Amino acid sequence: MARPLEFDRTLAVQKALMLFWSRGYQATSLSDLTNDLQISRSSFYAAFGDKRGLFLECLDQFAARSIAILAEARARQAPLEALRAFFDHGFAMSVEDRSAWGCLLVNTVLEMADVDEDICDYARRRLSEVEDAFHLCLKDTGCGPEKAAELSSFLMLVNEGLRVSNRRALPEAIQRQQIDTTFRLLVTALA
Amino acid sequence: MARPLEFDRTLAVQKALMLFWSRGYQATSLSDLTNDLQISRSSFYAAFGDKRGLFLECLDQFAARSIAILAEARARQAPLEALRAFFDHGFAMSVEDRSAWGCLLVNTVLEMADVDEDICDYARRRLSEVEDAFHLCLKDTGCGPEKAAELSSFLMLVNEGLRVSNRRALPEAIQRQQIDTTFRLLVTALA
DNA sequence: TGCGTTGTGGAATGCGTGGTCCATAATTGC
DNA sequence: GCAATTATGGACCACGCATTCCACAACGCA
Repeated sequence: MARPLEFDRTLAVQKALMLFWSRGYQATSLSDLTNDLQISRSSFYAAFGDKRGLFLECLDQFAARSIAILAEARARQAPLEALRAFFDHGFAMSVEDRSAWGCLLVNTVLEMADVDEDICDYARRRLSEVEDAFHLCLKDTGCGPEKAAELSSFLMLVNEGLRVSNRRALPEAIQRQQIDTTFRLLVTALA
Repeated sequence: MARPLEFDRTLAVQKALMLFWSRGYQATSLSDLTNDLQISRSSFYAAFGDKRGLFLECLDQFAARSIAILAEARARQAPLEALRAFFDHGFAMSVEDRSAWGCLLVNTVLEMADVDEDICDYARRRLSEVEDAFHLCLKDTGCGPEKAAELSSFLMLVNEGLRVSNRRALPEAIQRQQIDTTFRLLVTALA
């Protein structure tokens, strides 16, 4: 009925996600976005509302993808192996494309706390959803409910730490070892 | 010989540290700083060079303080207890003044990676110094050198995770439990 | 072909930023 | 009190930012 969009919206969101993931919210300017997405300013505002809106959309996307990765692993493997696969995945990906961006949700919580409470809370909530996925997975191992709660909290702690290590650009061997250590200890805690 | 400074430099650095710690580098504007330090713009530039220079000075200060906290605990206690005291300290402080700011070095690494490589590397190096302090402490427990290396890396991982949990404003009980879990597992790893 | 509708490019806007500059104030040594 | 020196307040600057706006381009439908 009228002129059609000249770009793929979901692809554009993915590109924006990469930018925000790499540089964070504040350091990603509108020019960065419009250049990278190959979109004019007006199209940008027509499609996404504003920078903040697009960012929240990216947070959603990132959280959903994280949970999906764990779910897919769980469909194929035992709970502990699935969790391990989740950690390995984040690490392997960062090696593949030589990017050490950690976790967008963790990055955002640290960057936006005391800067923009709304954005920060949004990221916090998404992070809790991921933690819930850990919790469900651990309950499947058959350990007691309060043990599952304790260890999922611990696992999220480690996840956060790993994402920081990743952004610290620590040698691959060290990061790998940290995952090994964690799961070795986790197994003893479950026994 | 001339007009004297009207403010306490080291006190000003401390105030600036608090601001940067709370809001991060980018979100702390020069106006924020001059307001909070009660200093005019010219005095600011005369005393600190520029915003970036003051920030690096704050990173130094923060790292030095962290290492000092561990050293003081070590002077009074056995290595494992000292490490535990270090973790408890960071947590207790955040409860006292109701601020959940995590660790300035961790915050900075996440905020400035892919934004300002120099600042980021500076923070990374300071973080490594803290990790070295962990390492020395663990060697004192009498475990083998490669085990000390593995566990200090793991301990830094947990430290990073805790600082993120802190910024996530997780309930105190959860944070406390995370520390408990960590040290319970650490003891089994050392045995 | 022409009309209605919707997307697009680019100029324009107002604001906050980090940083500079200079006239003036405060101090010490003479 | 006077000269030399250093700190201070505040105006000032250029720039980059997110956002808005409008004339125009591209399409569907008749």
